[in-house]
Amino acid sequence: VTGGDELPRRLQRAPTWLLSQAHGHARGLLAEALGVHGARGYHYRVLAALEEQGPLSQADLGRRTAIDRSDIVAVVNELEADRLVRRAPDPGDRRRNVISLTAAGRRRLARLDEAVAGVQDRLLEPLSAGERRTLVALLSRLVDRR
Amino acid sequence: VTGGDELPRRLQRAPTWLLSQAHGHARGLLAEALGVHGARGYHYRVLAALEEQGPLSQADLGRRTAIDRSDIVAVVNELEADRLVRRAPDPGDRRRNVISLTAAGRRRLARLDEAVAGVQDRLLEPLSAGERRTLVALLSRLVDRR
DNA sequence: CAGATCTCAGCTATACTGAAATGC
DNA sequence: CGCATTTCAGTATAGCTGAGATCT
Repeated sequence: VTGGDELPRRLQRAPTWLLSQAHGHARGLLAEALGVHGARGYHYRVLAALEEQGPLSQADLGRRTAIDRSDIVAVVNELEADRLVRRAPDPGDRRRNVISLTAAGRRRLARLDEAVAGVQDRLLEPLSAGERRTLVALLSRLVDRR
Repeated sequence: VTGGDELPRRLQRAPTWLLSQAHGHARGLLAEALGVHGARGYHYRVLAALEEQGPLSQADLGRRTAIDRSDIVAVVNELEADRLVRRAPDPGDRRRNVISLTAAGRRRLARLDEAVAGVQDRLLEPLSAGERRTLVALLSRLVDRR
């Protein structure tokens, strides 16, 4: 037996494998599309949460974006270095920082939104509109554990 | 605004996000189930490929399992240390190692197969049998890019 | 010679843990 | 006091790159 590159049969249709492959593809598209603007997934999630919710503490940001408290620190450092967010002490609770979007952050987010929308289209390109809705509905059920 | 932990609306139904969440859940279940037997996903993939294809070179193993050539080295080291595979020089091509399953490797694989099957069931538990087939079919189309 | 193989060192993104310092 | 917040240092998995030595 010299080679070939077929996967073990056990894996071919295993849901865990399919999810891992589909996610890998999606992650690649996303990294490429966000990378054009110097961003990663964490940056997009934080900017989006700030636009939708207004200024938030780092702990709240973490809860809203499902990013760990310790990773939020690094992401906010990077966004602040690029002047996309501001970090200010909370006068009402001196343990907290209040993170808020700058005008530049809002503009960056608008461009990232377009990039992310393009990724969804390219990812779902093999499916019809109805199939896309079905997939989203089934995945939502899995994620919500109902 | 004090807190809450809802995701930004943009993300809630985005296919890339749902795939990432579903994959994260699947990966957690898999790591837990394989961890009971001291294994990770890479170990399972390599053992399964060897059982289905027979002895393979490390390069062929990598192609069959979609694992990088450099990661195969470490995985085979670990499996060999546990006496689950054997690594022997290929007499017909001295660049290659021939990796083959041991009896212990076969027994370990049987237990990992059970663990992995249990994970699929728990993962898909919120869906009916028909919905599971639909999900697998749609994900297969995404992965095969048709 | 070009090309394949194995190995090593190192890197990225995502996600998580533990602990310390500070403040409520 | 217990608890929350920020920060830092470290871990783990999956996946990848580049380079060197060896061999076809």
